[in-house]
Amino acid sequence: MPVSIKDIAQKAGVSPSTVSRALNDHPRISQETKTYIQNLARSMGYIPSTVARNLVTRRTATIGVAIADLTDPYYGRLMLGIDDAAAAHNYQVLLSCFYRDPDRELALVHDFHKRRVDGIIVLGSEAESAYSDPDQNFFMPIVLVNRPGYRCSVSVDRNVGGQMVVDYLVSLGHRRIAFITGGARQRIRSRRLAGYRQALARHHIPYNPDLVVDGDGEISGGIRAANQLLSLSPPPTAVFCFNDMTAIGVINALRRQGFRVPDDFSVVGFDDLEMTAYYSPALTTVRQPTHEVGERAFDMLSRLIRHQPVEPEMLNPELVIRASTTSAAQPLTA
Amino acid sequence: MPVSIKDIAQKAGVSPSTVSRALNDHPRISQETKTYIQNLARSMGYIPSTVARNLVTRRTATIGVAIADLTDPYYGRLMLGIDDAAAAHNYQVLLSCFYRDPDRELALVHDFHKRRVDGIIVLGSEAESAYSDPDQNFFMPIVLVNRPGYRCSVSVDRNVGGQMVVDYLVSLGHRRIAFITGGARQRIRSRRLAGYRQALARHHIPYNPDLVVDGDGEISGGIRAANQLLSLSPPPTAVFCFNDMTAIGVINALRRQGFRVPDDFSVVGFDDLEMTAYYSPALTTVRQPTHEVGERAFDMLSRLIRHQPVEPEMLNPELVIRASTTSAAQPLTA
DNA sequence: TTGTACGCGTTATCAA
DNA sequence: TTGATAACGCGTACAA
Repeated sequence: MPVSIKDIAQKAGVSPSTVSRALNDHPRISQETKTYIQNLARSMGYIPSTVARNLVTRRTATIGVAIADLTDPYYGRLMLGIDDAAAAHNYQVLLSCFYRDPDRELALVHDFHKRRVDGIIVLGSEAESAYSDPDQNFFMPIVLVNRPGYRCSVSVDRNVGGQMVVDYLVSLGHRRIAFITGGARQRIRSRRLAGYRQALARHHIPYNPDLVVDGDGEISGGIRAANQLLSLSPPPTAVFCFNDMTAIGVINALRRQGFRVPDDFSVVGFDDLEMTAYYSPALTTVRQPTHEVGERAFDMLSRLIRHQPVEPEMLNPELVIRASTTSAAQPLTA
Repeated sequence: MPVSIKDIAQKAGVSPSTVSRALNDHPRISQETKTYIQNLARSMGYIPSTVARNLVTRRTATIGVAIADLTDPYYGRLMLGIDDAAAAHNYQVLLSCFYRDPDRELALVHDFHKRRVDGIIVLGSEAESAYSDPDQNFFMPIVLVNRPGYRCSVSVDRNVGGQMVVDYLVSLGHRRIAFITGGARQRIRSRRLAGYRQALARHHIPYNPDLVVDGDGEISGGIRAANQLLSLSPPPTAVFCFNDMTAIGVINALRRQGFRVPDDFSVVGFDDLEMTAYYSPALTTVRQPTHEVGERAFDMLSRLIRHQPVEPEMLNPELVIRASTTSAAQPLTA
């Protein structure tokens, strides 16, 4: 049973409110009693109860962050940005993971509501549409990351990222460029895929649905997808992957079949995970300003909490050319 | 302003306690009013306040997890185990990261206290000794992961892991085996290092301090350490790394100097990150029962919360032999 | 089966 | 500068 403000008051022979004032550096209190109470509190091992405090102040100085996947380092880096910004504003962060499951995501957001956090950030939402649904009774600010359709969102322009990749591969002479998605569910809303298609159109390369196959954002999905692409005749000469993990799966599958990267196939990832720069071959990929996205997401949420107006934000990615891509081989029929 | 139990009571023409009972499936209440109230609550968009509830029940059904580094996938996998077990017991998890900083770690644990969580798990503690210090006023159960010196801990036996690695390398004919630590701070308490030394002694190989250099648990540290080892004459023939990230840095540094792995140097990691199985060469490493460690940590905490006795637990790691290790080259003087 | 009254630990308002 | 008193939203013993 922790010691409370009353215990201290009793021992000090003052009223609980005096103790409260002393502990909160209240202006109207004598320096003498203030330091006395503070020392007494420390010696008694007093630890204030945020739960009681939150009840009466009606705010928690806490934001909830719902994260799609904890094992993906990409989200870890996003968290860093959020956490830095939050710490700078004296906010605490409540982190939970919903394992890419939309039901668990909404359950989590609901739990944040019950906890009365001051606001919520969702990373990698699988239930985007729910946040615009008035029936859901979301009565607190919510910012989504990388869901540009939502009005309070901070995103990286993956459409542009997709275009950059295709432009680059085309400039290397590739025309049969495959795309591996992050899963059947993502496929519909995929900005990367949209960018891929737009760039193809710009280069007058017809869109071939056979070249678009589903992965799952993980290594295993990349392996499956690569094998599927290899069964095509003719197979692609370049593969644009949903993310770096997928790309690693792809490269492994290709190698296992005796192919070389980039000699036989060019492979491009997305995210620029630290590790993939040290992969062999070092991965050509798309870097996102991950830390900045996190910071901006917090800043937007902070404005929302203070009832200030916000607008959706969109940051630009950057192509990082390394060793997993090279010029397309001359066609045999040439 | 969220709707409260009183609002519902007023609208329903009953007392607040009746509403409370209806919402909590209390036994003594008529089925009729119960469903009536429940529907009314839903239609009014009622979201119970856990903060108020926690205040009166004096428990939060929440555990705090302090994690050393969010970008390290190893900790992500530990979290999975904890989260699974916690969910199965209807506990919520509060996650926060202390960035390997002991001060931030203790600040975080202190904050958990203020939040009145029911218990705490620390992953990768940097302030182990504080938890045995009576002055710190830790009045709630705390479980440490991988800190076998603490009485409430769940650990993988890294000493045995270190011995397994050395035994294996010696069996391949290596005798100049380097060890790269996870940082100067870790070095003192490193179980891996202790195991490394014990195994060397068993094989009558004298301990050479020059062969033990500091990394930082990240890729960059591995690169620095490898360069340091290359400056030795003669250099080692095998390198045992604190973790897989370090090993990747080492392999890259060696390659950059024109060496081949495993032909010129054998390299062993630790952790068995998913990605390193797909690295080139596939990494020989030590697998830990990560998910089980997480589950057991929660179970131990759960017993602690219920005032049941606990004992420190120690799980065994497993050597995973892949392609980054091979027989030692014959000495030139042979 | 339901209502009344109180308490959880804290802050805020008003008097003194 | 300090002390009563009320309130935050909810659970519960007791009474009705």
